[in-house]
Formats: sequence, C-alpha cells, structure tokens
Amino acid sequence: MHKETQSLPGEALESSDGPYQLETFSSKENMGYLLKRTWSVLATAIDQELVPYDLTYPQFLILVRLNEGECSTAAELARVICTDTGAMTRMLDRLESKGVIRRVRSTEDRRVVNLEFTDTGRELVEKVLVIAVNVLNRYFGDFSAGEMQLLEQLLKRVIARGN
Amino acid sequence: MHKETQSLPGEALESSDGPYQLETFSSKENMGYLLKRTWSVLATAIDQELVPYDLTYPQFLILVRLNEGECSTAAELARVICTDTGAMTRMLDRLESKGVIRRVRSTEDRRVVNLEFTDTGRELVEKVLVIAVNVLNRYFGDFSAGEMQLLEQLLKRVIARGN
DNA sequence: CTATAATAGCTGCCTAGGCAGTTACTTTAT
DNA sequence: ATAAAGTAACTGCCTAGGCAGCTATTATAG
Repeated sequence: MHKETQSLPGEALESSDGPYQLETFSSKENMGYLLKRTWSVLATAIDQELVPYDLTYPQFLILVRLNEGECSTAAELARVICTDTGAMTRMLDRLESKGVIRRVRSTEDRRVVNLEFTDTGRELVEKVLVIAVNVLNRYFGDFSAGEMQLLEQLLKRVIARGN
Repeated sequence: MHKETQSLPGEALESSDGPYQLETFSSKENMGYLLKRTWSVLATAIDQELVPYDLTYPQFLILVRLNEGECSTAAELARVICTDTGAMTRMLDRLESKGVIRRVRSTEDRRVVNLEFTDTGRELVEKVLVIAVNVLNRYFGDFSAGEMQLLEQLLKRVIARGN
C-alpha cells in the first residue's frame, strides 16, 4: 500500500503542491538527477586519482573517518557513513586484506572489534587526503564563500527533512 | 601516477587554492558528503514508496526514460543514464523478467535491440511517475522558485566542469 | 571491394550497498 | 539472579555499477 494522497474525490492521485508537476517532470532536469550527476562527477574524479594508491572512493571515506578519530569500530562507521553493518563488515574485509587496517578484538566489550591503521595505512591516509581536497577545490574553485555556504544550506534543508 | 601539483619546491603536495584546506577538511562537512547524503535521502524515499510496485529507483529511472521517448535501446539508455552497457544489459534483464518491458530485435540494424513497454509496464509508469513527483515536492516543497533555480545553477556548474 | 574502425549487446569478474537472519556478548528490568 | 532486550559483528542473498573482453553487425577509408 502506498501513501494516501489528499486529492479531491474523483481526481487523479497527483495533488501535493511544490516545484514539480506531473506534466512538466523531466528525468534530466529534476533535482534527483542533478544531485546524482553532481555527486557522480566528484566521486569518479576522486576515484580516478585514487587508482595509483589502489583505493576506491568508498574505501577512502572509511580511512578518513578512522583518521578523524571519532570512529574506531564497524558499527560506529556504519552509523556515520549511513550504511549497514553487513556492508561495513565486507568493506573492512577488503581494507584489511589490503593491509591498511587491522582488526583488534576489544577486551572490555568482547562483542566489538576495534579498528587500527597499519603503518602503511597511516601513511596512505595522509597522502590521499590531499587528493580529495584538491579534487573538491578543482570543482568548487570558482565558488565564492557565499555560494558555498548557500549550496550547503540548501542541501542541509533537504537532508534535515529526511531525518 | 597521479597528477602533478604546482607546489613550491620543498613544499608538501597540497597547493591548489579553493574553498577547502587540508587542515580543516571534514568528512561530514564537505560538499561530496552533503551531495551524497542529499541524493540518498531522495533516493531512499522514492525507493520505499516504490516497494508496493515491485520497482527500485534505478529501475524506475529506466522506465521514465523509455516513457519520455528519447531512448529506445540499451545503448541510448546507458548514454543518458551515464552507466555502461554491461550494467544496462542486466538492468533490462531484470525489467524484462518482471514483465514490464520487452526486447525486440531491430530489422534495420540487426545489432540493436529495441525496447518496448508491455501493457502492464505502460500502466506502471503512469502510476509511479506520480510517486517521484510527490517525493520531490515533499523535500523541495518549501523551496521558492528562486531557490530551486539557484540550486540548479550551482549544481550545473559542477557538472559542467566534469564534462 | 575489402580491410579497418566503430557500434550494439552481452558476459565475467570486481566493488558496493540494502535487507534479513544468526551468533555472541552485554545491558536492563523484573 | 535470571529473563528479556539490545548491541556488535557477521553471513547469505539480492540489486547495482565499473571495467575488460567478446561476438555480430554496420560504417568508413583505402
């Protein structure tokens, strides 16, 4: 069952006013498409520059989070990255098999596995962080501080609606 | 090999001015993260509303493109969706096995396979189009026309830089 | 006309995320 | 103290996209 729309009796189930209308909806002009494309441009650019380091963009994101120190377990990472623990387990498998992180079972709470950088992992983060910053600057280089702030606020309004 | 940065000799390989700096970079404040989250909010909302129709958001996007009539083959869809033909083949496999589209080998150019809606497929698009419009309106409902236009322009500037 | 290039669709192999279920452990509530 | 609830990590099964390579067909260049 899908959500009831508060339409007039006999009307089609469109209703809901806002910027979009059924008749003028375009698959290449709507915000969903534009957001996906924009993100995709950044992600593929970063991905390409990470190839020499044998890292993907999603893998890079994990390393950055670990490096910031607010997360040290799979469950915490899953929460901040907004993914599930199952996906995270496999993500960490890949990073562990690449030798950039290590799993260390906690002694205080034996359910949790603490994550640590290996030496190569720690060196790697420093190097690849620069890449992400440079790519972002390449694509947002001609944005003024005001424009950055504006874009940020508009996006955060949407995010806030989705919890 | 990664791109050369035009840094001063002896300097770290940061350089490249723009909104972001290595020291202040935050994994949860940068535009890459915000764009991903924003898109994700919309995508999961639409995905959830599509569950009763046994469709996913990516599948929905294909149906909308076919419905708009500018694409009728896998290669054309792959181009406009910005994916590869391999992924598209499998996407269409799923849609065909669900009985919403049909593959019809072309007689003019025997390499191409033309895509057609089945009757159930055609009915389905009409119904689910409303859903996407309503979700977009739900998340952008309090955006003024000017704000929509502004957001659109900012995003398009980034997209334009990535070809 | 024929060799070459380009194109359409497909396949295998990889990363990656969503969902449901499982096991081991810990917290809480009675 | 024990039962119930919650939590961490993991697994299997699904959709989905990126990349490389393949075949059949068509277009192009000499």
